[in-house]
This record gives sequence, C-alpha cells and structure tokens, in this order.
Amino acid sequence: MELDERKKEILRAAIDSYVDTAEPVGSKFLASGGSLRVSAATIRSEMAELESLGLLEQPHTSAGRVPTPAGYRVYVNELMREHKLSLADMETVNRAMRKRISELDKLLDDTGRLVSNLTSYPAYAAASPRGGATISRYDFIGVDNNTFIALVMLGGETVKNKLIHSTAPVSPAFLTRLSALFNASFTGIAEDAMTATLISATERAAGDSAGIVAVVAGFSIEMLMEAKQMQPRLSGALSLFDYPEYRDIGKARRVIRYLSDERNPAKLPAPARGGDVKITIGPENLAEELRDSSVVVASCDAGADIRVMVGVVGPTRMDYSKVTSRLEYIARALGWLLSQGGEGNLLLGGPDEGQMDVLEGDEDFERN
Amino acid sequence: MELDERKKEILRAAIDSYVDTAEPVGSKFLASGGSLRVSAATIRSEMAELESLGLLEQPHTSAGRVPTPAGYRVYVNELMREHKLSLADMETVNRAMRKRISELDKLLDDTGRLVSNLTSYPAYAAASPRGGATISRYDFIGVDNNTFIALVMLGGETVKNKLIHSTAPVSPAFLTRLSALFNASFTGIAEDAMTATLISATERAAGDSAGIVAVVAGFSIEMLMEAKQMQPRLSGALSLFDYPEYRDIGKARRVIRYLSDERNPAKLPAPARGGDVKITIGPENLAEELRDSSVVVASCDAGADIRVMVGVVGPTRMDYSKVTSRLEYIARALGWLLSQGGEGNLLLGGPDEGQMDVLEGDEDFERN
DNA sequence: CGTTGGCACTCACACCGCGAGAGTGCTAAC
DNA sequence: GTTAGCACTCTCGCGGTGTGAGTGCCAACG
Repeated sequence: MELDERKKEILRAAIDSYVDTAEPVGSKFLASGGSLRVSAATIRSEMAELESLGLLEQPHTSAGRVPTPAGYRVYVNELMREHKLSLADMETVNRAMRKRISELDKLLDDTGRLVSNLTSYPAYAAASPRGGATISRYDFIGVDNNTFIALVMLGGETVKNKLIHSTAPVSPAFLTRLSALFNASFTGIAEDAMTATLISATERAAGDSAGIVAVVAGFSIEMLMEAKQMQPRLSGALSLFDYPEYRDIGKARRVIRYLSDERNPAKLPAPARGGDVKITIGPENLAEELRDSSVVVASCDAGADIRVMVGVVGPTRMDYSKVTSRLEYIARALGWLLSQGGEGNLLLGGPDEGQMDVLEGDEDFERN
Repeated sequence: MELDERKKEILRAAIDSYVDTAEPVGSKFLASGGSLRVSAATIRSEMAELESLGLLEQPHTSAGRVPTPAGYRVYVNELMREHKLSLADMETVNRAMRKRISELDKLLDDTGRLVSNLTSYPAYAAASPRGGATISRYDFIGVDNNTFIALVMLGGETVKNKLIHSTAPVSPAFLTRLSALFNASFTGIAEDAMTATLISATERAAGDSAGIVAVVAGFSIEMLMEAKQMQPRLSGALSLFDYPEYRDIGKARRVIRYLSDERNPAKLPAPARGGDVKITIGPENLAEELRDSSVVVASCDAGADIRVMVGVVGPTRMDYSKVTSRLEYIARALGWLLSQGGEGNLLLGGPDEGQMDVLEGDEDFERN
C-alpha cells in the first residue's frame, strides 16, 4: 500500500484535526485549512478512496470522516511529524529527574505522575520483576537495650531495613551471633527454600532468639516476594474523563480498572530496546478492555537484569506524536538516572544541567 | 425539636429507602412497605410536616421526598440502627491486619484499600505529621570497596537507608570519620538548620568526601521534609462513579481532585478520641468541593505523638450505619496494631486470632 | 380529632415529528 | 485531472404532547 503524496497530506491533515477536536472532519473544512491547495470536491474524492483503503470511515452517511485504527497505524508509521519538546517541558523533566530519589518504588511513582502531567493522559511506570534475586547480605545494628535494626540487602541493589523491638535484651554478642547465622544460612537462597531453612535454623536457636529469627526471616521472605512481582501504579487516571470518548463512565471504568490491576500493565507489549517506543492502536491490543484505546510504552535501559517501562493510555485519537516524543525523552532520562547509580536504585545525585544537555542533542528547539 | 414516634419511623423508613435506591420516596411506597400501619394519606400529611421541619424536601412538586442534610443529621444522631458487622467482614479485617507490615506508609495504603473495599466508597488513611522530628542517629556500613550503606534513624521510630556508590574507595576508617561527623553535627537539628550545618561541615571536609557529605545530608533533609507532611492516599476513587449522584463527571472529578491533593484530607474534621467516628454531612463540610458529599472519619490511638485517621467519602445519602461500624472496627484494629509495635512503624507480627477476639466483643453477630 | 379514600392538579420525562445544517456522491463542464 | 453545482441523506436540536407518579386538599368516617 503506497499512498501518493496528496493522499498522505490529506490523511495527515484529517488525523491531526480529529486528534484535536474529536469531531468527524469534512472535505470543506480541510479545503479551508490552507495547506492543501485543492478544492473540497477533490478532497472529497480523495477521501472516498482513503475510505475504500480502510484508512478513514464515516460514522454515518453525511457526517465527516474519522480515522480507523489502520489509519492511525499508517500515520504513526509513516506520516507523523516529529514533535519537538519545548524547552519548558524538558526543563520540567530534568528538574524532576534531578531530585534525589532514594527508592525505586518512589522513583517509578514520580515518573508515572510526571508522564501523566506532561501528556495529559493516564500513565504508569513499572519495573520488571527480578525473579532470581536472593538476599546477599545481612547486618544487625544495636540501637538500645531492647532494640536493633536488621538491614537486608537484596542482590547488590536494594537495601531494606526493619526496626525490631525485642522483649529480651539484645547484646552486641547476640547480634554478632545473629549476623553469623543469617549470613551463613539465609543468603543466596530463593524465597521458596527460605521456609525450610527457617525451620532448621529455628530449631538450632534457643528460646527467645527463635522469635527474633522468625521475624527477620519473615521480613526477608516478604522482601523476596515483593521483588518477584512488579508493582506498577496508575497516575492521572482521572484525566481520562477529559476525553469525550470516555464520557461513558462504564468505558472509562473498564480501562482504568484493567490498568489498576497490578498484573495487567506487565502484559502490555513493550519495546525490547531501551529508549524505543511501542505504539499499540485500538484493536491491536490483546486485552479486550483496551480494544478501543491506544497504549504507548517506552522501556529504558537500567542495568543488566532490570527492565523499566513507562506507559501511557488514551483514546485511539491520542496525540501520538506528542506522547511519543515526551515518553522517549523521559525514558532516556530515567535510563540515564538508573544506570548512573551503578546497578542500583540508590543514586548519587541526579542528572545535572550539563549532563542532560547530552540527552537533548543539538537540534534546534521549538516551543510547544 | 422532638419528633413523635411515628414521625421518626417515617423519617427512618424514608432515609433507609432513599439510601438504597437514590430515588425520591413517595407516601404510597412507604405505606406499602408494611412496617408503618397507616394509610398513604396519613403518611402524606406526616411527610408534609417533616418537610416543614426541614428534614425532607421535594426536588419538585409532584415528586417524592428526599432527605435534607438536616434530615440525615437527625438520622445519624438519633434514628440510625446499629449495623452489625458480619463475621466475614471481621475476618477480612483481621486477616489484613495480621499481615506483617514493615512500613507505616504501606500500612496506611493497605488500610485505605481495605476500607474502600469494605464500604464501597472511596477511602483514605493518613498519619498526622510529626513536625518536630529530628534525626537521632546515623550508621554507616561498608559493603565493598566503593559502596556503603547510610542508615538514618528518625526520632526513635523510623529508619531509612540509602546505598551509596562512591567514586573514591571507602575505607572503614573513612566510614568511622563520617559517622563521627554526622552523629556530632547533624543529629537533633531541624530541617531548616540542616543547610547551614551542611555548609560548615562541607568546608571542613576535604575533597572527595565533601560530595559524600552532601549526599547524606541531602538524604537527611529529604527524610525530615517527608516526615513533616502526611501523605494520605485515596483508594477506590473509582467507586464514586457507582453512585448516580456522581453521574455528572465534573462533580465526581471535583471531589476526587480535592481529596487527591495531599494537603486536603488533613483538613477534614476528625474526632479527637481514638476509636471515635465523626460524620460530616453535605453542607456541614467547610470545603466547597465537598458541599454535597459526606465524610466519615475515624481516628485511632497510635502512641503519644502520632495520630492516624481513616476516612470515607460518599454521597450525602451514604449508608452511615454500615460505614460507621466498619470504620470503627478497622480504626480499633489499626490502633491496636500500631500501639503494639511500641512507638514504631515496624511491627513484630500482628494481631492474631486470639487477641482480635477481644476487639470483637461478645455481641452476637448477624450476617450482613 | 385523627385517619382515610377520593379527586383535581402539577410537574418531569419520554416520545414524536419537523426543519435546519452539514456533508456526501455524482455529473457535467473546464 | 480538477472543479462547481446539485440532489440526497442523515444527525441533531427543537417544541409540542401525553402519560404517570405524587402531591394537597376536602369530605366522610369512627
């Protein structure tokens, strides 16, 4: 299917207009637009052909035309003009990313919110699960007579801590023994093996300390389980109601509910390469609930075994160009941020002005 | 204002019915209900009197009657029958609370979700800010040549950690120096004094270590700022759309947006005593956005300087009885859970079957 | 005097038919 | 190949109408 130049022009103009207004677009309107230098009648016959090609359709005779999913597909693949980020937008992203972030969860949450704000569509961010992760190290630090902190490190990346109040006094010697026990028996094993280890370890431990062993081990198991599942969070769900196609509450609900289920966003088709963006239009979605919505997902490089995805949902008439460019920019910034901290979620500072300039490239920027 | 018994009956029946169906209720319908043993005409004249008392009103002549906020107020104060929790509901709460929770944030988040599920209205949970909190202690633990963990303890309750990768090698001696510096200069001071201290400390530190000092201090400031503001989170916002009074998307949006703003839920009127419940009906709300919604808030005892609130929002025609009882139960369970862990956010286990029985009391339970 | 049945009255709401307007397809002329 | 004109189609918004639910009032009853 190779469209001639004028058909492309017309399709692009029609989609741009429909994306903007959500109103079917007619030949007369396009003719008056200016960029096409032909009459409405000509446009009419061209549109009729575009319709027979399945790229446009009429909601009813005597209405204007509306792009079909196939039409959007052509638009996205061939016609879409690159949307330049405004300096202001980039500044927003850079500022958000420059904030020192201490936990991956929170970073993803913030990113989702940022994307949603910048695109005015609902957005989510998620990290891929690290199934094979094990605990690499334990530390125990005494606080006072009855209190100590257990510090658990997961696979060189994540550290979590738990403040533990004990009924029995905790001596430095006890903490040393505890440390020896855990570092010897509970490191490097998977979550399912944890329980068995726990039982044998508890048997060896005497009286009071058995309870403490159970608490620390329980905390470890919880951590491993958490690491196994990614927990995407939807931001800006409410903005869906801004779009007339979701005026019907039921429809919006279905979409939001689908994406609120933590298992689902993981299933959305994501690009393999970091920095790339994948667009899934309407019926291309496998999930029934998204059949008349579109999804744009970017993934980003963030070290060897961890994959991070950022996605946006909206009507099929989404502003693909704007969303794509912003998502790309954010995914690149996020990837940079994540790889900067080693393989970790804990970062020394963030991108600063100078370094972000590299990301921005040297194109000339246009506002909006 | 003392209503005679029959007026009370009628008001109660009218409100119960309207809560159920959201349809104006007419005299004929009430007469056919059975529990009133008088004719429709009698009910009509009684309802006319209730209307002149300002407890009922007609949306228009020749429609049934609808309770006014004042009517709900009377209902809540005098008429409401106590709603017994089903065993199944209690089991749900107990199970949720029995889960080992490691962070206060997460616990509140889970509680909000639980309340929303149990009441089918949007819910939130929030902890009151601890303004005067300071950092009480720092620990630094070496991981490998370039990496160490900074452990920061906030006022005896909260511990956060940060994994730090340094470009220069970190020796045990360096960590000892770091520890001495931070524990001497950065403990016990408020967030606003932090910056000044940081500058003088950085001046004293040499070269590479200055960067590290800045990172750790930045992390500390972030922590203190986080502790100063509570961060309530809205759960189940979507369920608002189940109610016909929010069919108008704009109205629902306003309510959800208001409650999504982290500053706002803190402003809602909360009961002073833990375990108590406060009901604010429609125009009783100070916030413009909630003028035709109702809010039910419970607070719970959770140690000396920390106050936790759990709240529910819904239409003025909310099922006050059901919501009140469930909220009460959950707030008590939460209070128990929080006070159990000392003053802390880190808990040894959770309530178990036996202990929760105390909470349940010894009333006989009815299902639903 | 409280209670009841009857009756006229009043609205909201759903339904119908109509005209206006927008947009098309087709055809004939350029 | 392009354009102007024209007849045609279909949606949408508008005003009118009728139905039904529910009321208020009144007269009669115990």
